[in-house]
Amino acid sequence: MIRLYDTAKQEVVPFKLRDEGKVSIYVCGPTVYAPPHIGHGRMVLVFDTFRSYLEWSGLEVNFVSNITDIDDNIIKRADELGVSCEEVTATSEDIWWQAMDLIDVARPDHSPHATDYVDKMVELIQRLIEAEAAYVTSDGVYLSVDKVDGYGLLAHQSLDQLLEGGGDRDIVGTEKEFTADFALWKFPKPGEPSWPAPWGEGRPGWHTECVVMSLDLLGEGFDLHTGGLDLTFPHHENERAQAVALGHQFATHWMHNGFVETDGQKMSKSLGNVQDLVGLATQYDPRAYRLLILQSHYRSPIEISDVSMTNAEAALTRLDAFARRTASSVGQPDPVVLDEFTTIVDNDFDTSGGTDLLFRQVREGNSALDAGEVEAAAVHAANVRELAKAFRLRLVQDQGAPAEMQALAAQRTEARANKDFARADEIRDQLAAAGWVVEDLADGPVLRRK
RNA sequence: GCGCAGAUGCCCGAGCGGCCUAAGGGAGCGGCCUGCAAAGCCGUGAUUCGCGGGUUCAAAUCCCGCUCUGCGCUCCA
Repeated sequence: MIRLYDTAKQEVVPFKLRDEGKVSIYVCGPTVYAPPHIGHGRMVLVFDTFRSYLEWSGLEVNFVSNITDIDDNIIKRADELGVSCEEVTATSEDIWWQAMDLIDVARPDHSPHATDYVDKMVELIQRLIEAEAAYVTSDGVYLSVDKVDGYGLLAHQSLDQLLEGGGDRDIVGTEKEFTADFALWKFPKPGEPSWPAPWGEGRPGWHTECVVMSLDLLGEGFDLHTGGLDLTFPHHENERAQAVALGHQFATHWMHNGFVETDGQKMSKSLGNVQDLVGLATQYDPRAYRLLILQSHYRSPIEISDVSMTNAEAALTRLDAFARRTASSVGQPDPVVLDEFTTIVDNDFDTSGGTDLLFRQVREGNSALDAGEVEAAAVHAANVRELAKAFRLRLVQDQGAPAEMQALAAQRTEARANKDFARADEIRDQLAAAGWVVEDLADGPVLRRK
């Protein structure tokens, strides 16, 4: 029985599913106007590993994550670059998927584009107007939040508290009936993209996109709505507000991942410490970020630095070394260990506890091998493979050393057999200079990258 | 100002009333293995969990206050 922390309830509760054996998940995807940063990276990795775990547990997962391809930021970016919005979104989306491939994030079952859903958004807004939950002003259409039952469910603040606010926001939409009302539809300035609508051409507001796409693809009362912690309010609150205003049931559970920090500081554009995801995944083993995320809890803040990434890479080396050492072993995982794993991870997706168990299996497997207990080692090896698979963490056995390096390694083995250690060490230095380390395993040498 | 998180060894990071003299990973140190290494194994490392009070037979874990950090308060993963 999986239990998850629910942002709305503020406690860990059983993960109740609408349909037995099936999970419907909506993850708020990127607005495609800039390359993904490491914060996006954490978000997608958290939910990719979660999805993988659910599937591994035998559940059928319907995983939807949108692409927001119409938004103020896109318009602004297109203006800055002097190109069309389409050009900005096409290029950015391309980079997005490349980055996903690089960090080995599985494609969603559906990745709807906001621009493909404008008709349905117009319909929703029309119904909101008819229900008198929304109204038209000279610059757009707004939702009356005070007509929504339980507004503030996710913010955990009353409307009054929200309004007092301390931020440096501008209060736009001076014709708003109530300060907290938010835009469903924005009338365009000259040159801005727009779609026809009964109350005037324009473009949808961000919050309307996600509510329409999630309900359309997953249906009422879908299981889980997720995203980064900062989307809790206003984005998710406002999505829910629209659904509830029309009497729809929205997501049953809310799950949000914690933030990424560098040097104990928020990553932000103004501080100039925004780190590019592709850059990070290129500079380090792309799997290192996944492992680092698995070793911490998804709701905790994590520190991304050269130290933490290098640390994760070293841990990965250990896992790979074990995979290499047990490459030829054949065995079945121990059901007791798998049970233990499930019990741990089912508890609010405790991946840290799960990786803990994984590493303990590695150590026990290595010990068994050292003691010559081949069968016991094979079980541990199978456990390790299974646990890594649950988190979609790929272990690398063969790093594909080029033929000439392999030949050198073979020569070294020969030299050692002849007790020509000077020659053997010379070859080892040669390999090292070329970036390869030799590991002398039971059935011969294996090369790995330094 | 209001709300929500967090502060744990040299570093990262679990634990959330008794099994904690606090997991796991990394780094260090000592040993075993090895021709020497690499890989691996064993040992070592916080008597202590931001600070100050309190509750309890028992607190890193609960309560109150304080300090610091992050997030939100209508752009944000």
